[in-house]
Amino acid sequence: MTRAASATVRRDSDSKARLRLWVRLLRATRMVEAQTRERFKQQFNVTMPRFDVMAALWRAPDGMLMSEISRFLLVSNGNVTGIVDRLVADGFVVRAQRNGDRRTSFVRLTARGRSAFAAMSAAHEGWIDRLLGGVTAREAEQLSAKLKAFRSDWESDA
Amino acid sequence: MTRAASATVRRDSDSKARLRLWVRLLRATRMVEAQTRERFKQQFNVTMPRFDVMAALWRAPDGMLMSEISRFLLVSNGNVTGIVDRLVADGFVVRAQRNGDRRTSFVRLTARGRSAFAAMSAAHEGWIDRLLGGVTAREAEQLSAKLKAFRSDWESDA
DNA sequence: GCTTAAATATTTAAGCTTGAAATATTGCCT
DNA sequence: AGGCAATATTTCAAGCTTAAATATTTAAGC
Repeated sequence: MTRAASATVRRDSDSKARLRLWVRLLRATRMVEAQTRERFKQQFNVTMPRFDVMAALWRAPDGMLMSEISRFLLVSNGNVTGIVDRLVADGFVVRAQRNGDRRTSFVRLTARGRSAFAAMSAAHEGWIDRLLGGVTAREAEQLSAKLKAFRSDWESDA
Repeated sequence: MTRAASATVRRDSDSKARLRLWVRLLRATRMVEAQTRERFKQQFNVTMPRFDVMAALWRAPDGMLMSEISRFLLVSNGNVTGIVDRLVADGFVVRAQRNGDRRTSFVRLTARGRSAFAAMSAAHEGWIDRLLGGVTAREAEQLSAKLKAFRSDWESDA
């Protein structure tokens, strides 16, 4: 139980407040996810994981390694393999070799993938704007800043 | 395009701020989920969905209908069927009849399920307390309140 | 050059998730 | 009673997800 001796004093009520926050965070996230998943399916016949991969590739015109995609999206390597397989079948991305290294496979959007993503992305931004409409732009910026700092604490903690 | 005529004026920069907030919210949620999933697996050999169902049942000593569980957790009916099947196999919950209505099936925790959940739940609260340690209790309460109001906006919008 | 270790990607098994279709039961209406 | 809509759950196919195991290739040490 050496862990109980933390740098900061932890009160039980604090713990409860954080737990309540986490529960609300999770519920809010799931509601937005459910809404966007449904719209993606209905309007573009695409899943969120495929959109996420396309969004990552959009930012990297020269392409990304499979491992770069999984690191960026916080999902496992094996996961990305399947999603990219389906995106290839859709004609939205291609795999290519690079650097003469035959382990790696560079993935990038096709022309069709780029134009499809542009349309989806615009629609997506509109959905989020309406779904988070209860939050003012100013609040959104404050919350973003707070969430950005979220990670640092336990990055080192193993 | 009748939807474009909204009650409030929407600026493009606001939309970007909300989108950024959403991306950060999703990333933060996924990081906490990944951390807790791993700990649940390592320390209790349980998955998060199973923990979630047990948490719902913990609040309802008399049991819940399958449909009540799925509504509460925001997941589909068919999903709950499989999770409860596995919890039954684990010996953590039981199904029973009720009201003489043979369509419904009431699910409740077993004694073993209750004691297992008590241990998991305490550990879980500690993990969250540390993972969200960068947020003060006061901030946590403010954010919770903000997120609570989240839903109402688009509940009616279909 | 040979051996070992590291890096990269895929495969596999188990489980989660959805939406739609199928099944079973109840209660209402005539 | 018979028919039929409403309710509750399960089944199913497709896809997502992880962790672990397996290749495959590259780089490093000697």
